Amino acid sequence: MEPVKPRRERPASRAKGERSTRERLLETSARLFLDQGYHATGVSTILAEAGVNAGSLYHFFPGKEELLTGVLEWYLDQLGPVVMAPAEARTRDPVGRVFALLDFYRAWIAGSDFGRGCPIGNLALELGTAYPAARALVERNFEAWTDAVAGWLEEARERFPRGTDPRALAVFVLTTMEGGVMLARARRSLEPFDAAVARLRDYFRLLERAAS
Amino acid sequence: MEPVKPRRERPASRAKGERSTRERLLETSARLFLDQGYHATGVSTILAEAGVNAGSLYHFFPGKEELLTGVLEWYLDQLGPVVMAPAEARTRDPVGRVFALLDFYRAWIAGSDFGRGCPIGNLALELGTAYPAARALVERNFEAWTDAVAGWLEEARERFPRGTDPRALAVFVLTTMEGGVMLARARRSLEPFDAAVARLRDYFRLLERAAS
Amino acid sequence: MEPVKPRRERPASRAKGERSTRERLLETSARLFLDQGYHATGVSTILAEAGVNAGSLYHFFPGKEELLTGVLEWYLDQLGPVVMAPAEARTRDPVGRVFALLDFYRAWIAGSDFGRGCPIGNLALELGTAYPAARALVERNFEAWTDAVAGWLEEARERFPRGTDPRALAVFVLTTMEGGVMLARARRSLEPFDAAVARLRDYFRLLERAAS
Amino acid sequence: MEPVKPRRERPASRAKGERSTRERLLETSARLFLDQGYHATGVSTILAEAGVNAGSLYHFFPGKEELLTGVLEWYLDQLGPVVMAPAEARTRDPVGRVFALLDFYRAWIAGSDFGRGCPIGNLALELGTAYPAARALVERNFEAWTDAVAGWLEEARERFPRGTDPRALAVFVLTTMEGGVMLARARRSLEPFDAAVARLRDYFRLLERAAS
DNA sequence: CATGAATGAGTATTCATTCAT
DNA sequence: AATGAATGAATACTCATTCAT
Repeated sequence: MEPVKPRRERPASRAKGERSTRERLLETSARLFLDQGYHATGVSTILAEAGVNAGSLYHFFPGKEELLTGVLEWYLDQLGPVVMAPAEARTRDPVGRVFALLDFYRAWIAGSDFGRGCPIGNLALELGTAYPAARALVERNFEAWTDAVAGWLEEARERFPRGTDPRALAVFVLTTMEGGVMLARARRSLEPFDAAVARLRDYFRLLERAAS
Repeated sequence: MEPVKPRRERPASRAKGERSTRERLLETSARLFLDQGYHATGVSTILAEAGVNAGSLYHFFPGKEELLTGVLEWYLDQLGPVVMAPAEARTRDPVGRVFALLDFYRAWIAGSDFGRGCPIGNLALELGTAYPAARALVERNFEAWTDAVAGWLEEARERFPRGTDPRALAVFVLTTMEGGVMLARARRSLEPFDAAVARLRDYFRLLERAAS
Repeated sequence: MEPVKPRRERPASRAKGERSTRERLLETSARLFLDQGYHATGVSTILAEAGVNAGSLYHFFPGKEELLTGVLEWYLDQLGPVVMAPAEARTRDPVGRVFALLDFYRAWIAGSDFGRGCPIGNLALELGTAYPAARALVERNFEAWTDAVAGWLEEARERFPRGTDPRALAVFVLTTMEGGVMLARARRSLEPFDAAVARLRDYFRLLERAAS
Repeated sequence: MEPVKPRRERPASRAKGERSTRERLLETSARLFLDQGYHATGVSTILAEAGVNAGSLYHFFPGKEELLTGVLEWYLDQLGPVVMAPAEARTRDPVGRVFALLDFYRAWIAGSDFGRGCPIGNLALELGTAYPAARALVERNFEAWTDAVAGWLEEARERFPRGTDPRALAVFVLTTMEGGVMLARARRSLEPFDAAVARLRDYFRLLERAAS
């Protein structure tokens, strides 16, 4: 029997905490795309901020567009552990989780002085239908988000009026979040986000009352 | 309150139907910014599609950024006559007007095979806080939109539970519209838009029932 | 009646002898492509040697490839006045003209210390079939060359054996010239060129003898 | 005369039919240089098509230029066995061998849909005098070619008029071949090649007649 | 010998803007 | 106002080569 190769993740020697070139490129791109948008971010800026030189980028990615899709894939991977898990950890109550999730986004926009919005929403609007591969990944991110929330609402099914569709409700939560984040960023204020979320909470309250 | 500047129609002699150079620049810019975004649209493309040459653009506008603010001012001018007026013409019922307005956006996105979103929302997300003049105009567009809808809801005040804030409700309508348009564009489908609007309609129904 | 516009060739003010930007680009490109080949010539070198800056090149030409086709068109224009006319001026004898033409190429390669070959032949071999537009122009240059020589030989028809095809003979003159120029450049010597031309001259002598 | 270096077949253990890394690099380079030219061929393309990685290339060759000279040496090695031998095998008649050789080139260009020319001629024109080492090898290839043909014609000496120089005649055969291949490639047709070869054959016929 | 990441100067081209006419 | 050439920094990307493992 052949001895199993130790299967190291690429490079043999990297100090603990250091990030590989590829990872640094993705993280830096993600941050810059979020701050400035895709088109406003020059490859040379990514290179400078990641401390990578031009040739290396193209060793790992065919071009800027694949950096974009790489970032969107990375967001998809992070959605569960980074976005949904904390909301699930906060409470067992399905509806509580929905508003914990919205709280996560509230903290996110507040924490950057309104400089950033929803990474997916930003790219969704900036790129439109012009980059099919990116659009497909945007769609998958939205799907995964909706699936997770719909899953929670499914559990709370009997608390809503008969015939209430948990998935449609999840979509409504998503539109509220995206619209709220957009307005908060434009107005540089949490007020519109809070107003929208409060109305959504009111809706859930009325739904639960109507069910009983 | 600022006095409205008496917008003069520039040159005296122009054949009926012809558009001035300035107007052609604004219209073309508006279309291209909507289709592709601000950064993805090159000045040379605007020039070519408007049939204007470089020197002329800079005669009318100091630079590309003023083209952007010009477009946003133009949207602000159009909001009343082009967006709100049709909804008001459709029905006298305030809540009916809200959903007529949402119908207007539904038709707008359907009519372009999902190629375009909300012009203001797109620019809001793409530009973030990087262009203060533009951001201020985005904000004024959102304000004017919210004001108009809040005005309608004010009229219907007694149909909602005591203490319901018409402006907060208007913000909620706006977040639903923006979120719905975003998802429709990303998914290339009216389904998420329709789902969100249906939930909003349900909320209004529950509100009206709760009021009585 | 409208007064006829003076139809100036582009720019109003240019000192006598000065060349337009477009002309400078074509001349510089022609020279560099001849010295180094198409691929070995960088756009930045053309720019520097022509004293033109990047933007201006792309104002006149869509790209490097159109610079190439521009050069080939320019050669086609020059073929009559610069290449054929001197040979025709030298003698009225058709066969004499053929060898006057070959003498022109002899002087051309000798005059550059073997640094340059036939501009068309060089590009023909370097580009092969990869650039269809350029290849078509190479072909037209060869056609025009062959036509001119065939025209001369036509006049001398009765000096050759019955059935001798003047065009095939012209092609043979061209292959001899191109092959001779190639060998002269590779060997850095006129010897192979002279040897080939001497054999060709011998062939013509034998043809004329065989006719009588 | 230089002693021939005893070219060792490098490593002892290689499965029959497998090619060494070095051989794969040379073959791939030869093919790509022929198809696209030297400058248009990127080292990374050679690497990819040969299935070799960057470090290995530079283990065998100091740089791209030595790949070029390696290819030209390889052509020189092949000239006898691959190019001349078949013509010699076809017939014992010296003049017959000349036209058998030209037939070999005819088949060569026809067999590639005019995509390739004479490997040596292509490089001769593309590189000019810029790469001394390569130019010297181009020259040696042409010399060897001419020597071989001159050797045949030497044997047929008494069939030509007294004083006919076999070497000059061999050069003429070479210019006809190179010119013919060039025109065939440019015109994407065998017609000019055939026309030139037919004239050359006619010349040989007249020479032989004049001798008797 | 092989691997593949790293290097950074170089490529062709586009950008928004300015200028002289 | 209009024209279109000029400007030159910036764009995304490729090049041949080197290096550590």
